[in-house]
Amino acid sequence: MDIANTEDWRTNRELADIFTRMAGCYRYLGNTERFRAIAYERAARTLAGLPDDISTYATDTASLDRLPNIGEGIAERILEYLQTGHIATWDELQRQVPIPLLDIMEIQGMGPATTKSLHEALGIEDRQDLEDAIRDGRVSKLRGFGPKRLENIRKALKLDKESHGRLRLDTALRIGEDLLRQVRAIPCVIRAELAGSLRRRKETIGDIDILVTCAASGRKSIIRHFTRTPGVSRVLASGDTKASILLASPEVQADLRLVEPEAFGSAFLYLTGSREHNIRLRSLARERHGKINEYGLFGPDGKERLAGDTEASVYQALGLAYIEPELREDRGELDLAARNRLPSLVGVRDMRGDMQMHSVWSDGATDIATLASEALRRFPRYEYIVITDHSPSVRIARGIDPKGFRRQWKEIDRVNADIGRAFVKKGVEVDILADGSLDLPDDVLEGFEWVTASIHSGFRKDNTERLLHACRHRLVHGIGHPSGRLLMKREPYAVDWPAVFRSAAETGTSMEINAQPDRLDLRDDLARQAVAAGVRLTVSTDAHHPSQLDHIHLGISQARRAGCTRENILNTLPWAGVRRFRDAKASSYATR
DNA sequence: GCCGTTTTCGGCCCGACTGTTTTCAGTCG
Repeated sequence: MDIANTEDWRTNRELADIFTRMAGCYRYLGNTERFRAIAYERAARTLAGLPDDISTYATDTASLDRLPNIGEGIAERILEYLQTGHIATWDELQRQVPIPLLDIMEIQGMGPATTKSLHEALGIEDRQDLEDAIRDGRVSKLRGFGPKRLENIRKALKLDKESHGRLRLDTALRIGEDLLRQVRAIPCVIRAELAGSLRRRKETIGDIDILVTCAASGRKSIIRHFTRTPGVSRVLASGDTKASILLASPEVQADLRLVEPEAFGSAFLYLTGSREHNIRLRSLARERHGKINEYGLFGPDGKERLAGDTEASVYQALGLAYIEPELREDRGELDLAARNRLPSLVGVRDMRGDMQMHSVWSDGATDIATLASEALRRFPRYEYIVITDHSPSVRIARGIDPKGFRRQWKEIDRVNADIGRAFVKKGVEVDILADGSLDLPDDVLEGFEWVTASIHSGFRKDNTERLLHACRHRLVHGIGHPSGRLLMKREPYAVDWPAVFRSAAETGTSMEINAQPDRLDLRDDLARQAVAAGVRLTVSTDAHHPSQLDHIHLGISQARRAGCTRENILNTLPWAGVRRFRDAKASSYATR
């Protein structure tokens, strides 16, 4: 195998990383370079989102130039990097700008200008220097650094050190919905909604945004109530139309924005983002001599208001179809909306079953009968659930041996007899061993109605070959949590995804979007690439407790962010459809 | 440095809040 291609497009990431840091340097160098900085940031985004290794585009400058946000200059630098392993401009920038200063610019309140003035006045080179200079009073002697500003920087430094700032989607949703309930109870609030990355259902959330409509006369009182919400540890900002608070445990920032009811749509759009999506929208308005801000879409005179009461009205006035929040990431959705080619996104109501969960037979918390009744109670539309307890080698999860599975099947038969139909399916999460083989023999695997194969060890190495082996196994129907990542805890292992997706599509093997909030694996961009490669996905909760059956909402959000339609997701089909998918693989192997 | 359904030059999203200063620059979302 091509070694250079086995590490999840290492070169794309390296280049994106360099360009991001180059952008940081240009920002630091000041206003004259700020558009160059933006250009490098955009190029970095393009590289990071590329479905294939950059070298496949990099035959010459012209073919690179065809990629969005990559022109002649950056194309030359990409080629230079591929050919020589370094970029002369980047080397030069590193001589001009102390790179640890980029770190300082990440701290809230510390922009390029502040960072530069501290570097020039006090020779501050890194975070430690900054802390020292604040402590021994050198900073406070400088013009422009009053006591309040100093205190803010001190607190920002502390916060940045303690928390790495982001919350998991499930945690942020819980806190956000709780806060939303309190905001809705404030007098004078007409309407309140969660916006921001929470509404876009990003896998991790930096802060909570709430949009409120009210009459102008109610603003002061609403802001006052909001900043006195129980659990507020600090008020970060508080003006006429917006306020920011810091909630304690877990520490997270929440922003409130007030607008009048007729501006709801444009404000919702603005506050939902993403930033990049908004910039595209505003550029589009500008191309047509208009202007978008929080208050509406305005005509050339800046006064005539063309739209803004609903989000749809703004999109429509710009000649775009309505774009679902999960798609607003500037990944080509505006283009699709302009051509009316947006996908019709899958929803939880489309789901006919859950493809992975665990019972007390291995590491689950409840018995099969309870899982079945809870699934039916929570999701009356479900026609099946698949019990996928662990195979023997996953000791930590009390994996079951073949004899145990035969006993388990009898229990499943009894539960189904009680329900009166074959609601519970006999599945397994079989372990993919180090050499790519499975830890149950074929004659046992043949007894299951659904076989998911997953990796539970060897997270540090390249696991491409193991996944390819599993895809090529005639009795494997799906790959579970394919990348092995744990959000904010464990990086995904290295995989040559194009090769694995190609193999999954060829062999008729599905790939999972695992809905556990710390997995969400495949992540959105990989799921998108899998679908583009012709892979069928499943969305499953991997529930270890009945309450976790509700995680299907998180999994579906991830699928929606990947642009998935119902057709892309296998378990939107009745079981007969799942069986056809499964049997198609078996029969293609029988004829080989 | 990138980009073009008025442009190959002249733009590059837009407004609120803070802190410090005395009319505004810097930062953020």
